[in-house]
Amino acid sequence: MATRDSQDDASAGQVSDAGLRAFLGYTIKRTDNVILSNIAAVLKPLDLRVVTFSALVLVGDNPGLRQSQLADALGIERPNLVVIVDELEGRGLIRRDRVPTDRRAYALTVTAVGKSLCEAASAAVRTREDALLDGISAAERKQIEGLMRRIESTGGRR
Amino acid sequence: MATRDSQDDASAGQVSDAGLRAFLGYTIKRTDNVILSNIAAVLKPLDLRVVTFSALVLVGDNPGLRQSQLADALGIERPNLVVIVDELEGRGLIRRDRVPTDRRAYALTVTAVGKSLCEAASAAVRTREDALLDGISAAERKQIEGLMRRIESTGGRR
DNA sequence: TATTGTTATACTCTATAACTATA
DNA sequence: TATAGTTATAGAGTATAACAATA
Repeated sequence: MATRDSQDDASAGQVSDAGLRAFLGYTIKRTDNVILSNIAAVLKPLDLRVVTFSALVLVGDNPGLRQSQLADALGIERPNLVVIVDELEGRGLIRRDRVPTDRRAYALTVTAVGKSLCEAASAAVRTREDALLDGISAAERKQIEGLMRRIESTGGRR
Repeated sequence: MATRDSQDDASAGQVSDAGLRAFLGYTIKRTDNVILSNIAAVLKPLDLRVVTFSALVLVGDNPGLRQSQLADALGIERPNLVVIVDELEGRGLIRRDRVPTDRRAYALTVTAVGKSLCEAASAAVRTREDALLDGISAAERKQIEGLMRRIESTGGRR
């Protein structure tokens, strides 16, 4: 006999998520939440959010990128990107330059200030990720990446 | 010499996300998005969202669960859970019963209708996940789960 | 005094239609 | 006619404060 009255309920004690753990998506989502909130916490002191940081990295890696391409890469709608680019430009982190061959479009580039902030942010994120991955070998990490990318490509269009 | 004028930009051609791929969180987030949108698509015909499905599974596994415990398990705030429970109760999928020993609280349970819908939904989600994991062995899947849970527990409180 | 569920509300994110200026 | 960026706006999702009933 248990000490507490053995009702078959969860009114006291731990809540079981065993049923949800049967779905891999649940475990992946929980892990994703943990990683994202950690990254967000690391970026906050630099006045960056996950989106603005991602935008900075993408523009840095793709100089001359247009806003519609950036929106597409970030997986957000064009209208919603405008305020993000406004913010980054207003802080002097990126530049909007008119494209001579197509005066409708803007070519986005990272400024020197933006580049150094991006590098500092990247280092901070890398450090935090390494801490989260403590005890996980480089080989295991490679394996996660490979498996994730296989699932992603199987899932097709989203 | 390339055929197109070789500007060092991305105004034409593919956008590189190599810089973001350096962060494991990016790859995991993309995979998570794919899985979640696939699950959402599978649940839609059953008039379930990911939250309502998760709530159904949790209440089913923890009969007598209270709303505050459910909100906690789902990672949402108590006020936001109210409309979810309203919806599930309104559709006759769960029941709210007063707890005799604490008349402030409700004991949540899944009805017979809710149980059969939950089982159908679970089967559909499982089938879709299996399709996404096509080509990934049971051992690899176990490995993903183990590694994810290690990362999750290292990340601590969120 | 503290807690359960609730209401009201605000803030962020996301999604769509429609405008402008160019092409 | 179509496209790039923009504006306005509406809808989710999420967060906090405060209330009534109960402990």
